[in-house]
Order: sequence, then C-alpha cells, then structure tokens
Amino acid sequence: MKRETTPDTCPAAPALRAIAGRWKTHIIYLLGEEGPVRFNAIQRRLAPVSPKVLTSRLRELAKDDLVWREQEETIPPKVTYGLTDLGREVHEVLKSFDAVGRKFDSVAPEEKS
Amino acid sequence: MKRETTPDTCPAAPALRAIAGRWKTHIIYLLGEEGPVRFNAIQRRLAPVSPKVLTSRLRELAKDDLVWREQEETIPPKVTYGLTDLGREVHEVLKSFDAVGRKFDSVAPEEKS
DNA sequence: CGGGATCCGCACGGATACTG
DNA sequence: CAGTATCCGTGCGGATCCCG
Repeated sequence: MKRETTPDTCPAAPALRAIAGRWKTHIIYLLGEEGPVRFNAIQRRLAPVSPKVLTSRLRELAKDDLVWREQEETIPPKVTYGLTDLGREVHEVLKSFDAVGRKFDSVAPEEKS
Repeated sequence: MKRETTPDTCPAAPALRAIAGRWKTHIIYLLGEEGPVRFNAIQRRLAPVSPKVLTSRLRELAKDDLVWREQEETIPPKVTYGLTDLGREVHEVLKSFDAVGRKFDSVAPEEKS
C-alpha cells in the first residue's frame, strides 16, 4: 500500500485533505448554513456539479464522519444529508477562512498576453 | 478558457484552493514556524518532495502572495523563502485547524476484510 | 545550490446515459 | 428522486536527468 509518508510539518494536513477538492467545502457550507438538505437540492445549489461527483464527495465526507446520510426507502426515495458534530466544527473553522479568503479574490489576476 | 463557475456557497473556497495540494500547507507551516528558510532546507524538511514539485508549489504560493522569494545571485546561488503578511494570516488560520485536525487521525480506519 | 526539462501515472472531476 | 455506469480530459504529483 502506498504509504504517503507526508512530513509531520503540518498537523492540519489530514483535515485539509479531507475537505480538499472542488466541492467538499461548498457542501459543508451549504449543510452548515441551511441545515439538512436533500440530494437534489444540493445538486441544484452547487450546480453545475454532476450527480456522480456529488454522490462521490458526499460518500467521502460521510466516511470521514463529517456528514450523515438519512435514507427513506419510499417511492420516490428521499435522502437527506446533514453535518455531524465534527462537520460542524469544520464548518466553523472554515468560516474563519472567510476574512482572509476574500483577499484572494483580488490576487492572481489572469496574466493575459 | 475553462471558467470554473464555482458556486458562491463557500466564500473560503478561493483561499482553500490556494493552499490545496500535498505540500503547500506544509510549506506554509514550515516557513511560519521557523521563519525564512532556504530552498534546500525546505526540501530536506519536506522530504521526499522533488525539487521540481517544490519549486512549482513555491512559485504558486508566491504568485498568490503567500510567500516571498529572495534570490542572491552569488555562486553558489542562495534563495530564501518566507511568509508574507497574508501568508502569516493563513498560517494562523491553519493552526486553528489543528485541534479538529487531530480527530481525523482516528477516523477513516482501513476497511479490512 | 537551485532550479528547468521531460516523461509518466493516477486520482479528481466532468458529460452523458441509464435505473430502482 | 437519487443515484450508477461508462468514458474521457486534465492537472497534480513524482522520477530522472541536465543546466547556470
């Protein structure tokens, strides 16, 4: 098995890897700000994410115990996702990124030739 | 050009993308904890990162104004990297991830059959 | 010493179509 | 409604060698 052998320089690395990627932070934010949300609602809010990718990310977040999944086997089915306690913690920390985050919008402006 | 059209659900997304990847957070941590460091020192501390990758990440961080680069055109050359003010801010926020970060070490335990 | 050049593998992400 | 299945493009990260 490909051990990552990542240096211990940054203790936050595992947590950051767990929320890395194009959609995960948006998912956490959405669930954190608006409480439990159903699959289709998430997909619409995070458009243009594809169902495959969204499912994949939600499963990963669930595996890392950041979100929970509640399924009603009705017809039509109804699946709801929400933040766990750990997920809520992450959401809080994420919010502390907002202030510094805004400063990035003005940086790295396309170098056009 | 492939516009990202990412939803505005998570304001922290740009900042997080700027520090995403396997090495960037480690770089920020290293520079933040130990002040300006020379290239070779960084590479040794973050082993087994390759020089190409390290250079690439450092350049990206510099472009995003998280680190600065100081080059002395001596022989042998001497290049030193350090955190900018913005980089230091990010380092601080990163540290707030440590507490919650530790909880991830115990999660996602190998599914062994 | 601090890179650049080149080649490569893989995981993430995307598009489209189909299903219980 | 909430996914799966399939195919594919791209970019990150890695390995190795070479250069000013």
